[in-house]
Amino acid sequence: MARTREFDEEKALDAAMQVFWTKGYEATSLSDLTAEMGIQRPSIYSAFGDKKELFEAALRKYTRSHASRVRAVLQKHPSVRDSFRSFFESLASADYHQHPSRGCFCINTMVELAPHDEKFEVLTREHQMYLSAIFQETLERGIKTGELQTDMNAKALAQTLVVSVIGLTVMMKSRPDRSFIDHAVEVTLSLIK
Amino acid sequence: MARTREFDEEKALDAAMQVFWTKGYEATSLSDLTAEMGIQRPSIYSAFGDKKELFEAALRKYTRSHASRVRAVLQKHPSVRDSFRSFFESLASADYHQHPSRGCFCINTMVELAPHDEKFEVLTREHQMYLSAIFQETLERGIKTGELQTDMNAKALAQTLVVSVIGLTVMMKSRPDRSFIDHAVEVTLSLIK
DNA sequence: CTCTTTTCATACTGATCGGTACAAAATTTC
DNA sequence: GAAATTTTGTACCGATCAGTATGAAAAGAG
Repeated sequence: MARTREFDEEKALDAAMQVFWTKGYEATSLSDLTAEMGIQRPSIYSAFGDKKELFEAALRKYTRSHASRVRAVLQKHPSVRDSFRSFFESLASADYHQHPSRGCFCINTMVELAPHDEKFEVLTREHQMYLSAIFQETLERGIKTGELQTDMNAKALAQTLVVSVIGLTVMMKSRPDRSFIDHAVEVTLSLIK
Repeated sequence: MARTREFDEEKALDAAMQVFWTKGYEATSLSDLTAEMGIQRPSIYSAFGDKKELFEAALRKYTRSHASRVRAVLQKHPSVRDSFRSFFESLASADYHQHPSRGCFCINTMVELAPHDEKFEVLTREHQMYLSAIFQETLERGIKTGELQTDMNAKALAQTLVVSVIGLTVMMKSRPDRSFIDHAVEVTLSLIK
C-alpha cells in the first residue's frame, strides 16, 4: 500500500494528555503539542483531528486509566475503611510536593470546559458518576462483610465522598498547610461508620 | 488641570469581573473586555495595567464581596445549623438553572492560574483560609450557645466544610442530578452535630 | 481665550494562534 | 524496479492575540 506511520499513536496521545493535563486546553498551543508529542502538525491532524478532538481523546484516555487506578486502590485492602483511607492519603500526598499541581485532568476540565461545552459537561459528569458507583459498590461490600453499619445510605455517602475528593484536589492547588488537608481527610473518613 | 475620566472605574472593573468569572483568564480577550467594560484599550491599560493586573483587581473585588456575602448568610439565623443549611442550599440552587455555570470566581482561578502563578496561589489560598476562619467562628458560636457539642473540633470541621463547598461548586459544573447535590449536602450537614 | 494636561478613539505593531497546501520521502504492491 | 499511496517536514495562511503610538477631543488653570 503505502508509507507506514512512524510514530506510536498511543505514546503521542499520552504526551498530549500530559500537556493538556498540566496547562489546560486554552493555554496549550499547537506548538506545545508538536514539541511534546514529537510529531508535526499534519500528523496530529491526520491521526487525531483538530485541537478539541485531540483534547477529547486525551481526556478519554485519562478517565479510563484513572478509573482503573481508583478501582485498584479500593480493592487493595480487605477493609473498606482502610481502602478509603489509603485512597485519600495517596490523593493528599501524591501531588503535594510537585510543582505545578496538575490535580485531576477531569476536574480541571469540569472547571475550564464543561460550563461552555456540552460534550465535556457530559463526559466529565459520566466519569464522576462512575467514580460514585465504584465508591458505592465498595461501601456496599463493607456493609455485606459487616464492617460498616447496615443502615447507612451507601449511595448518598458515595456521592459525598466524590464531592470531597473534588474539593480536596482543587484545594491542594492553592497549597494550604498540610494540616488543612489532613484535617479534612480525617473528618471525611469519619463519615464511614 | 485636565480632562476628567469619563467612565466609572468601579463599574468597569465590575464588568471585567463578570467576563473573567464567566470565561476564565485565557479565554477572555482584550476585545471581550473592551466590549463588556464599555471602554477602549488604552483606558484599560491606563486605569488597571495589563491583562493580568486587571484580572487580579477583578479577583480581589470578587473575594471581598464574596466574603461579605458569606458572612451575611452565616449570621442570618440564630441557629448555626440553620445558617449552614441555608448557606449550602443557596449554593446548590443559586447557579443550578443558569447556563453557563460560572461557579465561584476564586475556585475557577485556583484551577486555572494558581498552579502556574504564585501570586494567585497565595491570593486564592488566603481567601479559602478566610472562609475557613468564618466557618470556624460560626461553629464556635454554636458551641458557646450550646447548640453544638462542646467537644467538636471546630477548626477541622470548618476546613472540611470549605473542602465540601469547593467540591460541590465544581461538581455542579457537570450538571449532575439534583439529588446528587442534595445527598452530598445532607451528609455534609450531618457532620455539624 | 489660550495654554496645559489628561483621556479618548483609531489604527497599528510584531507575535502567535489554529489549521492547511504542497511536495519530498518512504514504503507496499505489482 | 516502477507505480501507487500515505506520511512526513516545511512553509505558509488569514485571523486574532496583547499591547502601544499618535493625535484629536475635552476640560481646568491662568
